[in-house]
Amino acid sequence: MWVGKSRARRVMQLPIESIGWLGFLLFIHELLRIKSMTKYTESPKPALAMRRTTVVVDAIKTWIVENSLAPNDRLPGEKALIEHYGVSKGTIREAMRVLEAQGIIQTKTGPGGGCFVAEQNMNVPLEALGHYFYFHPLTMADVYQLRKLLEPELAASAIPYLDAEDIEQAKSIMRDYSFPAQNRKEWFKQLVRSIDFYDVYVEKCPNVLLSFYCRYLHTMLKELTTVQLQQSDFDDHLRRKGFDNQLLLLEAMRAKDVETTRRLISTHMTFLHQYMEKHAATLDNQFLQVAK
Amino acid sequence: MWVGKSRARRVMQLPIESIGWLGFLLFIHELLRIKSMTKYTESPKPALAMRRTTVVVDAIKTWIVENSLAPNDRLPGEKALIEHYGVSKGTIREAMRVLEAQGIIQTKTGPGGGCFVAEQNMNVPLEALGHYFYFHPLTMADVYQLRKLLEPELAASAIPYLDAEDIEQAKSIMRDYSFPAQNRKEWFKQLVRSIDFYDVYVEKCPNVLLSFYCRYLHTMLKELTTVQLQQSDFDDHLRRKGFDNQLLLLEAMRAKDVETTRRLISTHMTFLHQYMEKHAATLDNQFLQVAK
DNA sequence: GGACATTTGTCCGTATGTATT
DNA sequence: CAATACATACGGACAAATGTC
Repeated sequence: MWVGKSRARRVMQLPIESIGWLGFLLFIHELLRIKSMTKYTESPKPALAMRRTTVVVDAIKTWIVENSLAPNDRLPGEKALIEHYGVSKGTIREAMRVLEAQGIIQTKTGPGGGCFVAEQNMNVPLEALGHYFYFHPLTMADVYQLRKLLEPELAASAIPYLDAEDIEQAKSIMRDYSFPAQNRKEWFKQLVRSIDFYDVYVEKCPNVLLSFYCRYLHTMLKELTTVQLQQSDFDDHLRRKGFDNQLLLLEAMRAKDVETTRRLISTHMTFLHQYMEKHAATLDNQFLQVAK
Repeated sequence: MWVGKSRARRVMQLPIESIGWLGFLLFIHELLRIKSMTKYTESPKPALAMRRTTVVVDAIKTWIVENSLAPNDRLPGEKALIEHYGVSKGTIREAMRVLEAQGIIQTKTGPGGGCFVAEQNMNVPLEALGHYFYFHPLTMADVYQLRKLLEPELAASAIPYLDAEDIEQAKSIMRDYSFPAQNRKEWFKQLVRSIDFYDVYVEKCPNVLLSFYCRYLHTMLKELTTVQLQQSDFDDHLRRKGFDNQLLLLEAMRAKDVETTRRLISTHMTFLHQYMEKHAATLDNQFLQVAK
């Protein structure tokens, strides 16, 4: 389908390299099609204007699907895209920024550079949710209503896939809050750090969607939590209780004891929720910025 | 903070309109800051290059937060942004496309047009998830593992907020599959339509995150489901069972009977899951295109 | 409905930055 | 270090959309 005389090296599958007659006709046809789609979509409603940029974005996405490109596969360069779609450089560049913002492609400069299907990670979709929920602020109660439901299921699902290394990694994280904090700053840092514990087995859960849903909860809690410590001395109750619970949890998970795992997490989530409510913990109204 | 002599009409809150000395100095400072940030971020690691577009995007997002702009508030026009950030038109336009792809702004042409904080709806974040999960394909089992957990909670949470109108709307949807289908196409259309039923009370659930999570499940099922109907005659079992269950459900919800509601949904989700597995229903690997 | 003004959308030519060879 | 092949950035001309008079 791609007909520009691209000289892309590795992965570009150009079915037709020298295109000849028919190719040229198809090229013209495609070109006219895009030019015309510029004006109106085939939507039943009042026919919304469609930008060239949008048309190109959709076309490239379709192309990725049809050729089932995988991460790190290379797309044609700007030059080739310009020729193929018959649009200007600016339009192509805008389209690239959109695809990049959607987490579909990445660009690299220099020779051998260009556009590649993006290495997929959760950062982009996590931030996307962050953008939406900035305008629909969530409460701790909302987050914990979901944690109570999802965390036990997550842990239970992950159990069969946990190995000794995971347990070790979790323990290594726990070391960062294995001692009482000396000041508020450290106290808060420990609180945030203790959430990383749950991310260890997020990676191991076979249900990617469940993983993602939980991960978003964790990300919000880590990035947006604010605690008003009214009493001048922060207490050590939360840390100890969390630490002890996680120890028991690790034991249960290592023993592949699904029921105990579920129960431990479930009760701890309830405890955490109550603690957060009691200490008036809230979620900041900020755009979510996922730490790399 | 915004210093360009914008003539935006309504909502633009320009703290300083005629800026004077200090304003000018701050302006120069901001300008130089951006130009320099172009090269490297302050990241501890090998110092990744940061595009101007990215810098502008972040700056505008920060600005939106600091001035707590709300949907439909107007942003400065291209001209003003170009002057303020000291970058070219192309850069600004790329930034706009990114912000638009993130669902934060919308643009309109013509007089009174410009950039506005976007009217928030779930389409953008839903599609964002779609982009990610295109590369991490989900199974029916994944989706139903979550439906079993979330749908009962969703319905239970929504009960206090349901009114007669909602019940009526749900019933109106049910009319579309109140009769046996005549052919496969209609059978499938009814199946898809029956999911809209659950979207009625998605709107009413006070936990926006729970709503969103469920909504994504529904969207995937509606847009991506493929059913292999091996037997030449499709059966009416699924439709009847679903229809009857939804009738009972409406009754329980109207009666504010939380326990019955939970039980009805829970068992029906289990049934649906088994039915889908039995009929080898799968999720297409396509980019999710949310119907407007 | 027609002329006009305003604002985004598209295009192009050129120059610069960056990484590979 | 030079040449090369890419993306990135700039600025200004023109087109298209849309509200107002």
